[in-house]
Amino acid sequence: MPELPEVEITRRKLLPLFVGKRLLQLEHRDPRRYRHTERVAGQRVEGIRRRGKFLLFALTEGWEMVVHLGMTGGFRLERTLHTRVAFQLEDQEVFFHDPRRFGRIWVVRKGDYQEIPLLLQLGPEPLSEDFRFHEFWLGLKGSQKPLKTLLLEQRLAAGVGNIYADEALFRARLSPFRRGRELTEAEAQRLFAALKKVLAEAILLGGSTLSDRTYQQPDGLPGSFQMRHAVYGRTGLPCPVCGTPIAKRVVGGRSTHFCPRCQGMHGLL
DNA sequence: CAGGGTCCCTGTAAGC
DNA sequence: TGCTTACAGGGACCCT
Repeated sequence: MPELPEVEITRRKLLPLFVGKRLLQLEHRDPRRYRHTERVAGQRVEGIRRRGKFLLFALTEGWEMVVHLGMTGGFRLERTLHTRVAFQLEDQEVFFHDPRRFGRIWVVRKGDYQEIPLLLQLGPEPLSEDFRFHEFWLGLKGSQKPLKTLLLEQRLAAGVGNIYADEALFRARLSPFRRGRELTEAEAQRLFAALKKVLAEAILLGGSTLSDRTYQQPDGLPGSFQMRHAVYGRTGLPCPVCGTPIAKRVVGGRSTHFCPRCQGMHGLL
């Protein structure tokens, strides 16, 4: 699933393809999912930023194109069976591939995100200076929700999804069922540090490509962070630290992988 | 506000 | 072998 690391790798790979180029048009057949795309016609791409899992393309004349990859979205240099949008640039075409169609595109006036409420409510970027322990700690203290749920909400930190939430909790030795309010300051510090570490490492390794190869970089290369997964997708396999079989439970409607020994028995009793 | 459930989608894997 | 069902999940939305 594209989460912060995968979206960041995507952004870096897209820079040379898009920046400085004129977007002639976006060709697609789904105005419900890809909104107001006619507005890009003739605009030049000035840059690409990332906020959480969103890609923000700055266009000339005050327009901005916002792309969310959803669960299976990604850019490709070749047309595929699941090409949903063709980006026609002045010198080549780039394709948006999205088998499950959870991806979305909006073209808005720069900074006007009223159509994209999640983008407006996004928490700080976990790899930036805006990510401060004090606020993170206050956010945890103010909630009775399970840690897994809190991490997926995009409020404590932007861009964390199912894989990196599970991996960060494992590294912090915290049960996904623990409630924010219950954490000690030392535990919160562990989670804060683990999030930064796991996301930064994943970027260095090009993100996670699962066995379904859902995530690929635009040039078709896979990431390799999946080799470092300690818990995600490893149900029943031994914990790399203690050998206990990794458990899986549903938390907040998402499958959640954890080591019952290293992360405590919460939720298993 | 919190927590739970459903829906959107479709490829893949598991079960019969 | 071939068909059916379950499952995966980011996020919106609805209900209690």
